Amino acid sequence: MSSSDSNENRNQAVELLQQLGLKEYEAKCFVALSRVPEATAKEISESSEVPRTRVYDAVRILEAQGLVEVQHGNPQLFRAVPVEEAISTLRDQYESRFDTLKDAIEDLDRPAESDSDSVHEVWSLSGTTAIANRTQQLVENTSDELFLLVGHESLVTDDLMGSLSEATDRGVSVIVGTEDQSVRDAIRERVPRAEVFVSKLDWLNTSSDPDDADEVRIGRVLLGDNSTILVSSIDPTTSKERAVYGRGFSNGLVVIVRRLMATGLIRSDDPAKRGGDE
Amino acid sequence: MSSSDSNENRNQAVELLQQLGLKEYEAKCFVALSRVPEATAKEISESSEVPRTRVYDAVRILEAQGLVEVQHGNPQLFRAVPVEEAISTLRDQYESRFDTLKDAIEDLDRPAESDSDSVHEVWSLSGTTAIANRTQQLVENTSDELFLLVGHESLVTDDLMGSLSEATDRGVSVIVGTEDQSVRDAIRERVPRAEVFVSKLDWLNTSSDPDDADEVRIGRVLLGDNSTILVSSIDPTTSKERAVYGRGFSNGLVVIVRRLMATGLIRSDDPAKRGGDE
DNA sequence: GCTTGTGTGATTAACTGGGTTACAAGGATA
DNA sequence: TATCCTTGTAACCCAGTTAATCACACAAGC
Repeated sequence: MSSSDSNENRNQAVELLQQLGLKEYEAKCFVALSRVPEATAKEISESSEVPRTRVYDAVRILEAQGLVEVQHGNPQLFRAVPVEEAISTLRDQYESRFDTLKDAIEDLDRPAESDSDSVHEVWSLSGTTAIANRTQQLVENTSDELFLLVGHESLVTDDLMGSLSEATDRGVSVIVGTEDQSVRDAIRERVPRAEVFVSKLDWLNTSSDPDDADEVRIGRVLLGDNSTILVSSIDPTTSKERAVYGRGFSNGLVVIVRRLMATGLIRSDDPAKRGGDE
Repeated sequence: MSSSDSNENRNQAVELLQQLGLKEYEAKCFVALSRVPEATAKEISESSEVPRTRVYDAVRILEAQGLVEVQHGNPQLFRAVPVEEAISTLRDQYESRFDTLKDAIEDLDRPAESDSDSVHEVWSLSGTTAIANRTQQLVENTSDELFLLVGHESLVTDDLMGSLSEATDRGVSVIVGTEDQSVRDAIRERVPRAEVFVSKLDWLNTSSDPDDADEVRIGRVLLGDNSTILVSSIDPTTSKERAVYGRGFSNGLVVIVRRLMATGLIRSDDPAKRGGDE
């Protein structure tokens, strides 16, 4: 069929619109309208699988949200607002929500950050964006020495390199290891004062349990000021990223990684796979 | 009670989070967690009105979204991600949705904008943000002459003045009328090359039908290049803004407004209140 | 009159999400 | 060891929402 690849986009658009708060019918109607200059309820129904009698409700809501225009008459004509306008209308809505939400949460009784060294606390969090944000945060809070190991190129975002660069600017000694040649080059260019080296990471993946050994791949390892650690892995089936995170000089996880580094295990290229221990 | 004003914020935060796609339980749990450094399921339940047995589900989802961290153990400890991180995680999600949505819609079969003068077509749309966006759009597309009448100060946003300023920069003669002194001053400063005058707008409200005469108040009137018109009104009960919009030199609505302006009805300050004044 | 197409409203079915209960596992205490 | 309490998982029910269908009023054209 002619619109075969367009079909892909249609479904994607419908789904995204639903995630943005529209109902199924509303989303379908809007997408249908976005494909033609204008249409009647009947036409919308035919090209959108939405029952005709329900097109009116859906479109009315869309109109109230500022996503379609109506020409009253018989029959009524409907028209989708241009993409840029639609997006920017939606974006405005959400931006204002973000702003007031931030204020509202900040005005709550404060967490008062239990700051002490948090001896053996290890926290876990998931989701690449969340982990990326936390990484960012940690880099920004490093004052002295930063060690970073990245297992996959896609995790080295522009923002991250920006923060790394800022870190070196304020005198932090930044050391980055990765397997990927292009990433190393990119970092050398964006963060010239960082020390970059090659790392294979295999030793991490095949260390403890041979069964699910190559099931998960390492995402990132970050050690800041010898006292804050973040290690993330990526589940290859779901490609979901999960991370553990600990802080405090005497934190168990921190101690282990510091030890590993001190013995040169991490930085050396082929670290003799120090066998069944862990 | 001590947290009386904090209560306000709590509810607001919960509502906003729900609007951002979280379920009630999830929102409440997150807010509860945001008020303390960390908490167990039991504690969350007590301070959030969420049944304890359901805290786990909610928190698990929050964790998957990167909004809370978990410390595994017995009992499990939960902790909300810092505000900045949370907001920025959410914002990232939505931004990426907006982007892909835009692409998806743009890749659909195009509207092909029925461009001709569209003789008597009049379209209506609603919602202040949508109308503001459309206004913006129209100002940007004006090449020659722009006439703008605003009935309420809040409608003159910073963005709008920016576009007006750009318009004058590219040689468009901009004429703005409003009743509000401060708005006139603001515009004179931000858009020095615009012509600003006083307008009462009463004549519009009380013109045709004496019954619902003072029911609605005029929002804005915009005439671009003598061929594009937008008129909006604000329902005082719902304070919802609705607009009609027409284009084409010979469009009925356009012709009327042009005529009105030619006879000086709009620009004169005290226009002899044609009809049953009030 | 009849027919066709448009718009409104009511009605039913399916689903989602809130609220509750049951219960297994693991410590702590006696 | 037996018992009690807490924690965590899972299943369930109920209600409100939303998808889907149906009935009908109205207007225009034949």
